[in-house]
Amino acid sequence: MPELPSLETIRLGQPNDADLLAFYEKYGFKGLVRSRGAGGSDANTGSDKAAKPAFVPQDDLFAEPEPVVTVTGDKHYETILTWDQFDAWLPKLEAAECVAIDTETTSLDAMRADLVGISWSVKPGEAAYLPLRHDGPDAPVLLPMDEVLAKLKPWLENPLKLKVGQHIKYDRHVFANVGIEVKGYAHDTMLQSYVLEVHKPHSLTSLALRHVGRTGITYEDLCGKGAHQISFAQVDVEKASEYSCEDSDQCLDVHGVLWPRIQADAKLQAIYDIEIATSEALFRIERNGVLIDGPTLAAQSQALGQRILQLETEAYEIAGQPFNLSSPKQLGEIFFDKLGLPVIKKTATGARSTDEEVLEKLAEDYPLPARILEHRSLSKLKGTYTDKLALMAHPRTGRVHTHYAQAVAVTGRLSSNDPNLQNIPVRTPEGRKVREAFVAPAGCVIASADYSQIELRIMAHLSDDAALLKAFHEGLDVHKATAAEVFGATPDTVSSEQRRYAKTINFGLIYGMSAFGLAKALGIDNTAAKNYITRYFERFAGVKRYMDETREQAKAKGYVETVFGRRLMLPEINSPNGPRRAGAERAAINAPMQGTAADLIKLSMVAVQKALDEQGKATKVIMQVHDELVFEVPESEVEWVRTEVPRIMAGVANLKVPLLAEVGFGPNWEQAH
DNA sequence: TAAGTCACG
DNA sequence: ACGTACGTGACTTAT
Repeated sequence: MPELPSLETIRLGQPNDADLLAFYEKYGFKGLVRSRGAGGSDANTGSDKAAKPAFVPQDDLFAEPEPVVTVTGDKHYETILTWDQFDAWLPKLEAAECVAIDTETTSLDAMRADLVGISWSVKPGEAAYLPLRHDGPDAPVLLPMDEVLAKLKPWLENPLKLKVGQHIKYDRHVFANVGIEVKGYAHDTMLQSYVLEVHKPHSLTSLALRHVGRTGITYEDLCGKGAHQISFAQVDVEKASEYSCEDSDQCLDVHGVLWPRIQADAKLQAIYDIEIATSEALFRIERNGVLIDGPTLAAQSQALGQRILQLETEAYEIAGQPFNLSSPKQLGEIFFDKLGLPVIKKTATGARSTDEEVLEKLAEDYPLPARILEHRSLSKLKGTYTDKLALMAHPRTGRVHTHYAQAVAVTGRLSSNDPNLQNIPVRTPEGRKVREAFVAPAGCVIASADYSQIELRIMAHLSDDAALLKAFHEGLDVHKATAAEVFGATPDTVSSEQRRYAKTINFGLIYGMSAFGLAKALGIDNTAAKNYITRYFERFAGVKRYMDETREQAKAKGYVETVFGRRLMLPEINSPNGPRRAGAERAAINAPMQGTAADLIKLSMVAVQKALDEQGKATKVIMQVHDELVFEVPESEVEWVRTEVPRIMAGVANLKVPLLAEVGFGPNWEQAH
């Protein structure tokens, strides 16, 4: 059977080994991540980007005693090639308290991955590999895949037979691809690490080194690199066996260290329980996928393309020469050297910036920047969305299946990739049209349910601020209420501009604002911004107190936590480096709010899916966008979703303020909003 | 592979 | 004095 081209092959052309390794490391894809040298695997792969200095680990500040156990005893790894061997393992699997499982496949894209082999480990140092589809040059005769999977299936689907894996959502997909719905997945070492040490790497390689002092065969060792790289199915069975057994073995070993640490902390265990349940809910969402209307996007691409060409022509005319409008470097030369426009600001590396803010400013006095602005925004729409989304549809389902990364965002949020469905345009009318292509099949509609002002409600809860609590209890427009306090007006006399200011202030509070940041966002001077902040904190003294206490707690403990006890370590909170310390302080302010919101919607996803299952509904959850859940709803279930989903979402926690979720329906995502 | 830019909550 | 809103992912250009 010919191998399907992977999504990444289509997107990236021929991915080289470096691409793959970077991808695996970044997204924690299981089984294939390998360190690039002894001791080097725990370094932040993103180097120390200035954008997120708050989370660069500093081991000297956060040195914790790590239980490092080196396995010195014999390893017993077995390759299963006969029925006698296989039959001998089944009772051992049945009897084991918890079995580590690992799958080997042909692709890192879970929905498209073909199963090549399975390994398991029932106790550290002991593992077996069941090769299923090796077709390399000297591959031995393997047990027949269909028959052997049929015999394994009852155990895999038995919810009482507990399993542990590294990134189990991936393995769930792989097994689902061969018609097996795994039950009894109780543990995931990647999620254990995410809960215990969110700021550190979570690949199995990193965990094995960090927690049990073990290293193993690298993916490069096995498959080579670059153009010579081979598929896992081509790998020599004995080598593949050792590699895979090592993974299962290490996974069980790491589980033995991390799980007791989670059990020892009731709050972390509660967070871990949420993560395990969320992993399964995400598997369902990913598997459901979303239906994309290709012709609609193609028409949009066509229209965008024409306008982009027109803008290019106009730009060349004004500049007096053709140039690449997409090149910030060439644009800088045209702007600042040839046309003599003023330099507004520099980039992080000292180059003359041509970002949106600069172009907006320059557009007041010159004709070219407006063309560039429009060109940028339309190119973004075309290049990232209208040209790409339909290409991402799965060949068999015809739908787009994103991947939700559950162990990437340090605040506890999810992220979405390949494609990212969490940044589909919404803020401009032209951009919103992309959402018209997110459609429901015949007989269904799209529903969108989102939390209202979730982070401000959490701020009210955390700060216990009387005025903010009152505003939410009375169901007021919180931005208007904020404006009334800050501007000394009554809510009905608040102007739209005052409300806009208050809204920006509220956003600023959630982000740990400085006067400088607020001034920039509002386009006012620093002193004025400072005055607004002072006025705000006079009126909302509880918020002021909360902000101060959060900073103090962060400095004293080295971490902050969400309402539910999810922790974020802040290694730089006491750094002598002022800007880095300030960055950590802003993260300390933001993380409890963003993180609690993440906890709440995870609870919602799990609760909504449970209700759908228990009540036998056909409604599918198809996307999560931080404070929003999107559904594909049969017309007969619209009323159920209208009443039950917001009720469930509002009921997942009892905070000091009511939670509010609102739902809308439409033939597509745009109209459901 | 990095930098710049911009899409989202 | 210092750089400044928090958290992400994808695309393009240029090295």
